[in-house]
Amino acid sequence: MNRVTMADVAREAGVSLMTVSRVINEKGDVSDDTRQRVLTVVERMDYRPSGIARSLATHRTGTIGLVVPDISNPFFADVARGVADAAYLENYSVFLCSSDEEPERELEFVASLEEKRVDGLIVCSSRLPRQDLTVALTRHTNVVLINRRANDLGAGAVLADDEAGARMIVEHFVRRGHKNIALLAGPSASYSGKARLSGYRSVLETSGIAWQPDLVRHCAPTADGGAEAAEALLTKRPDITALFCYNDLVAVGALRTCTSRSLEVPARIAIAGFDDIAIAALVNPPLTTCRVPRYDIGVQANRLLLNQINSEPCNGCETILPVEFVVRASAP
Amino acid sequence: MNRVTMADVAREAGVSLMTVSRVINEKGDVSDDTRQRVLTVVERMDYRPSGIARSLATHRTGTIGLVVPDISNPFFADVARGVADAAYLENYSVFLCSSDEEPERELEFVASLEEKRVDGLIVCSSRLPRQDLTVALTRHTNVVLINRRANDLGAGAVLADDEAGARMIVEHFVRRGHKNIALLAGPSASYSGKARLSGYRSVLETSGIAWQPDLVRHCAPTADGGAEAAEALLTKRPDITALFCYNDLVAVGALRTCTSRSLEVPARIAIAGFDDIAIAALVNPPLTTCRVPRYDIGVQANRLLLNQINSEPCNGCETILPVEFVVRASAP
DNA sequence: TATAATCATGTTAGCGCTAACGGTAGCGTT
DNA sequence: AACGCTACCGTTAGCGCTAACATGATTATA
Repeated sequence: MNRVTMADVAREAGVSLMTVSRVINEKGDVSDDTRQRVLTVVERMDYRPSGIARSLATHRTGTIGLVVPDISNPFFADVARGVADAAYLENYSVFLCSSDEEPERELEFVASLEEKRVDGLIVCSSRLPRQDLTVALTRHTNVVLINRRANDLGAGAVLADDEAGARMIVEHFVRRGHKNIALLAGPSASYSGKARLSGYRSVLETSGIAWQPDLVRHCAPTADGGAEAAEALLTKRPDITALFCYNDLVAVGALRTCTSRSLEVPARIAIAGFDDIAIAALVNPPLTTCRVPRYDIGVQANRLLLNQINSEPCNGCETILPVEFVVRASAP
Repeated sequence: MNRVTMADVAREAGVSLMTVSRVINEKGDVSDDTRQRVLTVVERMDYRPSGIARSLATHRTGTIGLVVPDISNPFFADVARGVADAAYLENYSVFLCSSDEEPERELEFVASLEEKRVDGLIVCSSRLPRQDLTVALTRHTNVVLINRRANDLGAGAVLADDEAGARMIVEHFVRRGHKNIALLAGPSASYSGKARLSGYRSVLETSGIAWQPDLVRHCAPTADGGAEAAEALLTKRPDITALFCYNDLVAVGALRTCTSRSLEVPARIAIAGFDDIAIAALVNPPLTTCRVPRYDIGVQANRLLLNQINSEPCNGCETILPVEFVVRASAP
């Protein structure tokens, strides 16, 4: 595999290395005449510059890292598409890191991305404890977090307005006369989980409904996690009439549990999810939920990151994207 | 951002560059004593080797490219997870390229990945015409195609047994007494589409059912594509009693059309999908379909690719993965 | 007409690492 | 004592490119 190098092109075109470099990068003055000559040779020899060598010389790689818990989860797949599309438009390449929800693997990815010398890093719904995150991230100059606050560490952040979304849903339940409103709260380490819990509590409070700890249960953010948790919840508190789920997958699981227990939805128990992934509209009954602009989250995260890379300000700046309440048959 | 380099470590540890290199790469003889000394300095100075510089010297990057039509499509998301997980285990990083079904973008990705000097390339369900594909791929030494035959170009290939799957589904229809069996065939350029069409035709033939061209319609591989095509199909041929859809998304679209036309599924018309993505079991009625081992496809593709990279043989070799027929309520 | 300001190119010195080879000391072998 | 072998470590020469400066030729400016 004897690749054509810039030196080959230079020799063939009878010019110096720098002239070829200038033509390739469209940077600096080159006469139309020479440019044409060089380009012809480039074409004829099928020359492709080595990004590796360029990166070594320029200290830029034109790559970013994207760390997600699970790329096969439709939520993160959509975010990834947003990031990938936006990166493509700016001629950046994206390293995909799917951590399988394992914090340890997340750490390894962050380290590996450092060796790859990515220009920046987008970390989605990090499962890492704050301490580890900080250590990991101080090694990268440009970082954007998704679904997690930046606070002290000078990273950017893109968030959905989880608390507002949770409030809309629980308010809807209250308006319909529900009193025993339960919450399947997702992973306890999840930032969104906390925000949604907080929205849930705040509505109960302002509505004068007492806070009952055994109406809240954490669970894995999957259909199976939701099914199990709903089972446990409903066994302990059969008087529940409304169930707010951490996300649509959890809600799908809860739905399954209700079906197997012959609890009619929504007649006997109303169910709401979160995110409005494609599945939400397709299950039976279709899910009342809160639409999170996943693709936009990805796009915005990329935008924030590229701003950082081009050293436009933004230290610890946040972008909070609005969510949209969607009523369907599972909680009319 | 003045990074610590290997030279810094060497100076600090009082050894030569090569000794540090040997320690870092665990390659060559170094006394336990020196190794410890170097490692201590590495630790203290927080040294991270530059993959870029290493790549320039070794002509290997430890990266592969993954080109998919749309990462937010659950099929490709699962494949991507398989690739990513397998790559992780072998310490490879993955460039994610989501081409948005645009052949032109696919070409740009292939070119860009060449500049990035990836060690290999996995191209999933390429939308490129054969000619372009060949040109694009001859520039890469190591290539694996997913859902597309390799034939002449010396690339590896991983395929699901689409034709067998299609046969199982159509045979099921025939067994249930259906005569007017329609096919929503997906994109006409799709390899899987052709294979499924071929399975469909072969069963009709052996069952003595006449081939009727107006029972077959191509469509976009999405729910919307399926809904539209089903609408057109059913308008023209209201006598259809069974509908075999290119994939589950298309089937979901067809289901929607049937609902809006008050055609009961499966009583009035039976519907089957393909792939068995998560949605398939969750829609109403749940879809009869054919399970494609998406994650495994990704894993196998990665395995084939790494074999190529390590120059173990395999020129034009294929891996065909079996599929599994799944009966659910949409076509009992 | 001398001077500066452009333009168009070339030269030099790396970027941070490793392959390939070279050297040295210490040991055993005959 | 001479030789070879092995373990250990260093030196050299790049990998393919660009930043920064240098050069010469041309043109504008006073």
